[in-house]
Amino acid sequence: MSQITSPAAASAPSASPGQAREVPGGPDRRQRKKRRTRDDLVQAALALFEAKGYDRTAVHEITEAVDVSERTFFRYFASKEDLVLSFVRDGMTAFAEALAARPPQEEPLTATRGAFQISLRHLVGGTAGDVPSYLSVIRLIDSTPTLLAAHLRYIHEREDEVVRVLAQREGVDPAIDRRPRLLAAMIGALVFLANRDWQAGDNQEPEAMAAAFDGYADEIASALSGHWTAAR
Amino acid sequence: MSQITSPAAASAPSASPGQAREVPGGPDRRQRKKRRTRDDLVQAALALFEAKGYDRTAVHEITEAVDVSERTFFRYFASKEDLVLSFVRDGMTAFAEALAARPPQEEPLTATRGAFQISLRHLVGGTAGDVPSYLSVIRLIDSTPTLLAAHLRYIHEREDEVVRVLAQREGVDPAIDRRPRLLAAMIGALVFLANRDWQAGDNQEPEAMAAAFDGYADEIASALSGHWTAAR
DNA sequence: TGACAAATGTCATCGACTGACATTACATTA
DNA sequence: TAATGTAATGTCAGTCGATGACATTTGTCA
Repeated sequence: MSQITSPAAASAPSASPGQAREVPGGPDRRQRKKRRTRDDLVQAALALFEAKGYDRTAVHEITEAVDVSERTFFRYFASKEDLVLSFVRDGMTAFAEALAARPPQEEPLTATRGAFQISLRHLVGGTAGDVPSYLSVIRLIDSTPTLLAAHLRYIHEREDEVVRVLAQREGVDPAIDRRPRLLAAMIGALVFLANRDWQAGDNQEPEAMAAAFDGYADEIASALSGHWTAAR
Repeated sequence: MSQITSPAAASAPSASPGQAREVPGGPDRRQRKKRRTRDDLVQAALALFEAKGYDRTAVHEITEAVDVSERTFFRYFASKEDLVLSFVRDGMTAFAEALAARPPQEEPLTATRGAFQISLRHLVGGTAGDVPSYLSVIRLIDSTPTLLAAHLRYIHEREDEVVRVLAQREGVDPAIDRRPRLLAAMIGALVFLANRDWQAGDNQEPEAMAAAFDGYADEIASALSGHWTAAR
């Protein structure tokens, strides 16, 4: 196996040349099988987590449901947490890329907001992601301290990427200018808050999360200066 | 034992009435012993973490150094992480209290900055805390992914407290007004950044962290609006 | 001193993970 | 088609963190 942790490892089965007798795929059954067991593991895991809770579900229960050895699980995922976090990774990557691709004349915060909207669309058309399952994963993470910690750490790990992109966009040196780090940290907080609101609210559409994010972004200024007795 | 996880559990030994023959303490030798083993565990643990790294140090190594059973360790600390986080707890509590005690006419951000300064002083005169050991703990946390995750989660756990205090100070309802949550999240980010800068820098004085915090707080506005090509 | 309770020790067990090595399944090439 | 190399999986043993149950020690106080 090339590398643990890759969410979209398998490529689409390519049509084989010559006398193509078997439609479902070429001679690389390996890829298909790998893909298959990985998907099965994720499926089984989510179902069990949903039913019994994350930490009341043992890895061997997952692997028994799929009928592979426990060892195999850890060949696909670095840890139990890792399986869950794999859902989040795509979104983060999409955000970082979208941010880098944002027109340079946009101000940092503007670019950030735009990038976030884009990355949300990725959520819909994404590789493995239907929205409701992503939502349920977010809920799972948010309600499981272990996963919450892992998620926060992951966000933090990725922050440096954002710092670099922001600094580069604005042509400043992140080693001496604090603003990139500051904004990146705040973005992390915003994303987190938006996720929470979305997950706790009624509207399951991704647009609802976009709205939550924008709502927070709008209120930053008002939250940071003066007293709050005014608006709602 | 009353409860796991209490950082400053033991009370100062009270002078016993009657013929006080033994100066070092009254008849509550239990308290003293408890206090003693707890301190020993912390000491041994930090020394070993320092020497070998956090996750290359097994709990039984710590307990062997202190000569207690491994089980005892988990009667004092909920987990290995918990021992390390106990250092952070005091500071968080001090901050929350300082924030609540801040004069009501202060604006949220102003009060926050003031409370942070106060909580830093607690660090110096605090129950068990000399500055250099606190510093080394922060460094340890920052360089150990496991601990980093735990720390982030802990900060996040405590955020609700801050939200309540902020909301109450300003007389708004945190359930409908996003600003308390938003500011609390940003404070968390600021504290984290300040800790990092302090820990990475040369100046070991707590004032250096205060300066870092203020530096970030000052730049918030500038980081959130316009392009950055201007100041350093 | 005796009795009660707190602190500790001991033992068994679970669950996450890892390394080493054997086995199976696929792919490729002669 | 058979031989062969390699990727994927299985098996096994072991470490480490953590927890429950129960026995034992050790202060405390009447």
